[in-house]
Amino acid sequence: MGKPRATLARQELVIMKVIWRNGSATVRDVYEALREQRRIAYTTVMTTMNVLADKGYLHRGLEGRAYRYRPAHPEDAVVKSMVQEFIDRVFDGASRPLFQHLVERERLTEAERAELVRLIERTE
Amino acid sequence: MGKPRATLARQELVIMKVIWRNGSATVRDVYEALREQRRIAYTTVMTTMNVLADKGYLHRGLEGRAYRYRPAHPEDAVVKSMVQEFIDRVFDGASRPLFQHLVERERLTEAERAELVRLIERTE
DNA sequence: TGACATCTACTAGTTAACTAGTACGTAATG
DNA sequence: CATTACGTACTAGTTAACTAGTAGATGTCA
Repeated sequence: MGKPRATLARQELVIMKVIWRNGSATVRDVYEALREQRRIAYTTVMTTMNVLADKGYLHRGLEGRAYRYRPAHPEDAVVKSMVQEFIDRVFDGASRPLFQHLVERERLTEAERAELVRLIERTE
Repeated sequence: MGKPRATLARQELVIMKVIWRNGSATVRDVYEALREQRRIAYTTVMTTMNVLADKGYLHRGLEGRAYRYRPAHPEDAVVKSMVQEFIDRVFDGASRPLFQHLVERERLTEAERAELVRLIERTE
C-alpha cells in the first residue's frame, strides 16, 4: 500500500534537467538528448513527460502539431525542496550533520576551504 | 523494467536508524519502536528487516528462539554513500551547489556562520 | 495519391517498495 | 495437557517508477 509521492523520481529528474537547460522542450527534444546517453523509446519519454505534467512539474502547450513543455517551477526552487526532503529523511531535519559530511567527504585543499568560508561569509 | 537498486528505501532507512541507535535489535524491538509513531504490522517489520539482511545491510544471528539483527555497516558509512548518491543524482557529482543551497537555505546567524567556518577550518 | 514520417493516446508489463495475512512451530502457563 | 503467546516462513496484494508497444491521426514528399 505505497503512499502517493509527489516527488521527482530518478528518471523524471533527468528529464526535468534537460527541459530546464533548454528553457522548454518537445518530446523529441528530450528524446534526442536522452538518446545520446542511452537507449530509450520515444514513447517512454513522452509518457514520463505527461506524468510530470500531471504532477504539476510541467505545463503543456500546443505548438504546431506537437506539444511544447515548459517548467512549472524554476530549477532552483525544485532542487531546494529536494534538499529539504533529503535532510528531513536522512538527518531528521538537521542540516549540520550534512555540513559535516560534506566537509569531511573530500580532502579539501587550502584554497577550497577558503572558498567555502568566503561562500559562508558572503551569504546574508 | 525497473533496475535493481541496492539503495536504502524510505522505510528501510527508518528501520536501520532504530537498529543503529540500539546497536542491535530483534523484530519486536523495531516493531515496538515504530509502533510509537504509527500503525504497522509486526510481519511488515519482519519482512523489511529480512529484505535488509538480503541486501547486506543487516546480519542475522539466532538468539534464543528469535533472531537478533546487527548492522553490517556503521551508520556513518551508509549515510556517507547516501549523500554521495544524492550529490551524483541531483548535482551531477558536484558538492559545491549543495553547499550553496545549504548556506542559503536558512537564515544563518552570526554565531552559526562562525560555527560553520570553524567546522571547515578544523577539518584536515 | 500512395508511402512514409511524426506525433499523441491508450494500454500494459516489470521491478522495487511497502504492506499485511495465513500457516505453522515452539515456548510458556494455567 | 490445553490454551495462549510469540516467532518465522511463505504468500500475496497495492502503488509508483519505469518501460515500451500498438493504434490512429495528420503531415510530407516523391
